[in-house]
Amino acid sequence: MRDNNDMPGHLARRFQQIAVAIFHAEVEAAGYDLTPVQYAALAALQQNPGIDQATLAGLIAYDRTTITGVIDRLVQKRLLVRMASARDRRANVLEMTDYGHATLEGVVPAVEAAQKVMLRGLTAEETTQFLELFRKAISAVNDLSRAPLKTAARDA
Amino acid sequence: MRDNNDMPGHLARRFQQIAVAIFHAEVEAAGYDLTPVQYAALAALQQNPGIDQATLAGLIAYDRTTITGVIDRLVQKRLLVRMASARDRRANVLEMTDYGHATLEGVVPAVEAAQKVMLRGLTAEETTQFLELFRKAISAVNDLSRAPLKTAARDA
DNA sequence: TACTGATAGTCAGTATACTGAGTAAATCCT
DNA sequence: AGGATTTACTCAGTATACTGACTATCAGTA
Repeated sequence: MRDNNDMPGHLARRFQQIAVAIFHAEVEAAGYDLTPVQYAALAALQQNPGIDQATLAGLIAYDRTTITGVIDRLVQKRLLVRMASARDRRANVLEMTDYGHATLEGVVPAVEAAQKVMLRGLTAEETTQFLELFRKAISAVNDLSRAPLKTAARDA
Repeated sequence: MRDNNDMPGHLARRFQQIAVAIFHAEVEAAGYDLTPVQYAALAALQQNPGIDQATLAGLIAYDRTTITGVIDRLVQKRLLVRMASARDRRANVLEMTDYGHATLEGVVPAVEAAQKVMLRGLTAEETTQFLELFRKAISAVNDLSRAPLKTAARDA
């Protein structure tokens, strides 16, 4: 029987688990209360203002049922607001608040620090290799999950 | 601002998410109902019979509160049983049932297939490299989560 | 032996992620 | 135009993972 340490699935789970812990520690130390998932949503929204929930979900590969809860909590923290779309009455357009922009800007150093910590075991060269292999492995299986990554469709 | 695809935390989350989906698909196709987490627990238990919950948790780096629920479900599926420890009245010794052994044996091919699928984007050489970098990165930060990996302490 | 601290397990609460189902609205297509 | 299909979102239910708190028990020590 193969050892757990030869199982990419197990290693991925373990690395992700530690990465989340590191993220929490750094962000909390910086005085913020934001999860990795909430941060990614906020960052994607800042780079793509005015998108709806489904588009945001596609940009960061979240399931549509997951994004609902994430947005609920971001709205509750007053980091963004849901607005009815003028073009599509099914859709919720998301807009960051000033507080949301300020929070995102303020938390960036902690997020950068967290990314450094989680790769502290690797040299710069290894880090480059690791991220490259990650991207390559992921792109080959992207369509196998319920929440595939999608590029932002330019507005029609 | 850095792109999500340069963030190891984000890539880890994404890869793990897809890995779980692949695992589910392969295992279900083989006629079994077992999550990745449940499989890892069962496999670790088979290689280390008669251990208690805390030891099992350490072997696969699960939190002690997480392992409780996982074991609950494995017990409910009659794959293993909880027994009072003779040496330590706080501890629950875990024993796999015959059905548990049979299930584990039967599901192995599907698990192996899943590991192959999740790395289908990488060559054999890249796969070796990827796993090596994973292990190296993880071992440098193992102690930063609430559930660090522990080697099985030989019984006193 | 009593005191202290550590350990095993559980529980309540919160946050991802998923399945599957359902509603409402938009789009496609003839 | 009108019916079929697709899409956007939500909800209920389940399974990881965590924090923090609690009980019971064990182990070390004065």
